[in-house]
Amino acid sequence: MTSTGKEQAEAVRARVERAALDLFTLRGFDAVTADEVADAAGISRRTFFRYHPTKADAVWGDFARHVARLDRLLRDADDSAPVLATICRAYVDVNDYGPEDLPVLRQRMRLILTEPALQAHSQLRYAEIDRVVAEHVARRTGGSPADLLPRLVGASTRAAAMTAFAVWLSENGASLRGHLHRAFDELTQGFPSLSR
Amino acid sequence: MTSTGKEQAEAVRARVERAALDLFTLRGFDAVTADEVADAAGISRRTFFRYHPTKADAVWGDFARHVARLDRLLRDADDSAPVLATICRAYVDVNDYGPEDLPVLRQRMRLILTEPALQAHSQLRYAEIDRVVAEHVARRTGGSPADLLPRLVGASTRAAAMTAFAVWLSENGASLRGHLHRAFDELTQGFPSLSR
DNA sequence: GAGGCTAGTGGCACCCAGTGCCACGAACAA
DNA sequence: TTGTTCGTGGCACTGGGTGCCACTAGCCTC
Repeated sequence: MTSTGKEQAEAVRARVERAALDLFTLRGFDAVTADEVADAAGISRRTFFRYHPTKADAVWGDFARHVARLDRLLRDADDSAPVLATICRAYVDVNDYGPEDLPVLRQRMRLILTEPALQAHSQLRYAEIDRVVAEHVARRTGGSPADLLPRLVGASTRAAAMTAFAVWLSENGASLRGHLHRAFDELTQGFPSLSR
Repeated sequence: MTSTGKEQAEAVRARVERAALDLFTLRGFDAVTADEVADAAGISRRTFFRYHPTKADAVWGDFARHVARLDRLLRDADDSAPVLATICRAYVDVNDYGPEDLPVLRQRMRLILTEPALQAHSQLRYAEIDRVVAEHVARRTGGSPADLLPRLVGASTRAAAMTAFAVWLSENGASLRGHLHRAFDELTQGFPSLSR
């Protein structure tokens, strides 16, 4: 046998995501219809929407697994380190891509950060991240994830991470880790560069 | 004459927004069609989309003016105060509603923060705020709005403000200003409550 | 090997958001 | 009175997303 059903499905999923990324990059997210992505991936429009509940989701890939990894990293982290250092480290680890994956990552993030429809959709993803981080903070501080502090840390660290991504995208030089650390350092130290 | 065209248009706009807020609150954003909002406001579906480019926009009201006010406040602010204090004050001033406006504000923010479609749409609005704040930071620090620091300050202060809103919504007690100040204090001082 | 069960797929029809086009009517100007 | 302009509504169309059903490939059981 050359392929089981599961392997088949994974191959199809990969084809869909590549087709989506390439077509959206080439012609813009809104100008490409779901039909065209499906055709390019060799499946029907109906099946396309079975793989991805939304056109936008085709860009994000297996994002749920990234969130799960972030969650795992935070749960397994050493509690002796400062909370923000733990979160920073988790963000860096989750986004530790090999050089061969960087082009796809750039392509994906460029779309997410520049296409309005994807920018909007991203908020729903960010909310999942924020929740995971807020829960970690609540565990560490003994409060509720619904309190101000956990929520604030979740939202602002995510803002820092996304800012690092955006700057990494626009500059063709420094590493993503470097930007992440710079952003988290500013946040952790109360923005010393603002020269208060 | 009882009303000029402009006054007429403002009255229609107000009716549309009230109808939208009430229907969305009552039955959920997705379950209400644009036709129904239009009918409730006494206009046609086609005209509804002339007043608001998107169903989601009907919830936001005159948001552009809020952004413009924030921009004005930041431009007119005293440069001797710390940057973050200036931004905090601007946020507080922009959101300084009278007691009679609080119910509508709650209704609006509850929708925006809980309905997924509106949550997604909100990112596009946040981007405008982030830009204005980042430009202010760039002016104060002499850098470019595209640099890491201005972007980071824009994104994280907005995160702080929205977190304050969310907590204010879920708790029926403290004032919005109070939550805003608590959030900005944490952010400004490097999250002292995390007891590093 | 025949018959049944299951899961993935595609086609079809439908709902709804959003848009371009045009026709109509009211207000206003000449 | 005759244009002209502008706001409105109707109509048709595109495209995202969904429910339903039929088909088929595998696979299990006898």
